[in-house]
Amino acid sequence: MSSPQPSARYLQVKHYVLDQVAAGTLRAGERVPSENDLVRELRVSRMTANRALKELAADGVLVRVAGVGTFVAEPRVHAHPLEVRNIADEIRSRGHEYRVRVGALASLLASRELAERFELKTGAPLDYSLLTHFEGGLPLQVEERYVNPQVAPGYLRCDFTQTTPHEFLIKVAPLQRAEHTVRALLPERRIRRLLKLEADEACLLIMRRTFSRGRVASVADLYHPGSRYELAANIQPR
Amino acid sequence: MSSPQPSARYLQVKHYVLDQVAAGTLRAGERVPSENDLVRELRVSRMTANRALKELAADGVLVRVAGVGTFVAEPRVHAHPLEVRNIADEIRSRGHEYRVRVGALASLLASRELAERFELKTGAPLDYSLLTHFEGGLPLQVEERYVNPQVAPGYLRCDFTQTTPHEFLIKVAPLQRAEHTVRALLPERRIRRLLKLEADEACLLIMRRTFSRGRVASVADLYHPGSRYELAANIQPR
DNA sequence: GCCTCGTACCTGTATAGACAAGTAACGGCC
DNA sequence: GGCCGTTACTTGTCTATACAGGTACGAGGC
Repeated sequence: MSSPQPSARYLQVKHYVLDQVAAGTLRAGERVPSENDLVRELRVSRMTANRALKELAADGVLVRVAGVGTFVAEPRVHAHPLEVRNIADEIRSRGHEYRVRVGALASLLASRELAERFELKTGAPLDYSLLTHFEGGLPLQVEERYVNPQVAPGYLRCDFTQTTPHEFLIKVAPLQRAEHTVRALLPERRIRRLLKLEADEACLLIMRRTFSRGRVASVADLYHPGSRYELAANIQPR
Repeated sequence: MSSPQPSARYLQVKHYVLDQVAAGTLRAGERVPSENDLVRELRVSRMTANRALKELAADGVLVRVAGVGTFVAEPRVHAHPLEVRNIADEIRSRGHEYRVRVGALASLLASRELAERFELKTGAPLDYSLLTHFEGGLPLQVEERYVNPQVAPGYLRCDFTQTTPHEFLIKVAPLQRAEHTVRALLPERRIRRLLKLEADEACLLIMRRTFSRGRVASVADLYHPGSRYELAANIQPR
């Protein structure tokens, strides 16, 4: 973990295979030496060869089929993950001052559209919050959130100047799953004013649903000024 | 892999730990039973306990420190990956017809801005392509791409009706790294017309840089209609 | 009080050996 | 020809054992 053991022979095995893939000796779809081949060729135990191949398979470099063999994976540079981070962490990690303004707190009854997103019946009670997150004086995110009080009770009693809604939720309701969607749009006037946007400025919307105990715990719409916010990621395939 | 062996005792170990985390018996930061504890409690070999804990650590549920112990990770629901996929695959996987129109192919000299993105000198030669990708008749992506011919030669001779630029590049130049940025904006008129957008329709822009042999191989701006395109991801923490 | 050393414990890694289960190919039987 | 079982090979998993290197902590010396 922190300090790799001197030998690390499974790394030798990984490199042995990776080098052949990189050099083109082994091409996509072709069969990789079996664990027993590697035992003979590199004088390692089978468990070590197994670990090396298993890790390469987990990384997506190889594909293993029980009873058949191990193969070079088709190059899938297709799926590139982008990270959606906690806004307070993100601002602070840039060394800027973070501030939040509570715009509204309320409990309300689900409209048809909200009920659909929550997979509940229309009219079900929901908690509601509207927060604006500031980076050094400028609004960077408007967070409009709805919470199912049946799943995460006590939401409205939370002090949002101390705890972000997201932090509160993962404390109260064990998070099972999250669902994200990213869109670009011209925001309605209400959002535009909260984000201090020009009339012709686009807005990056991240819609997040979190699930707890099989039910939708919360639905959040995160609006960001298109001119000041972007999602970024660096990916190293392999 | 495809069919788990009947026993799968390392799964018992994983569940043994996960259940305690889910139940709150083990909280964030607390120490989980050591490998030797699990050997005694569950009557498995240490290698099996090791595998279980190692996998949970790889999933981000636990944190392991050599010589100290294994601990429940702080709930980091902060980093949520979103996937950027190959547009042709994406359209076909939805069962729709994919079509591409080549708008322009050219070689040109780098402007100051382009040179910056390529980390080259102004005036360096670049290959250029402008493609529009259609999903069943409607434009879904305008792909404006610049390629460094020094890194990936022969780009302009590629038949883009058969191969996407991305596919060509990973064939010609081994991909080392990719860098993505997502923005929302109101597009200039040229892009708006290619995407058949209304004047007040926002646009989701994915900027991608790919690196090969330590140099920028290609820079791509992928424009999508805000009304018809979104990025999505489902994440299961644990 | 402070430093040092020894000890106990923890994880990281490697090995050899074993059985289970899936797959493919070959050969024999009908 | 078509079907079926044997056989060889593959990965998946488990066990027992071993050594290395890191950390924490207490005992003892200064």
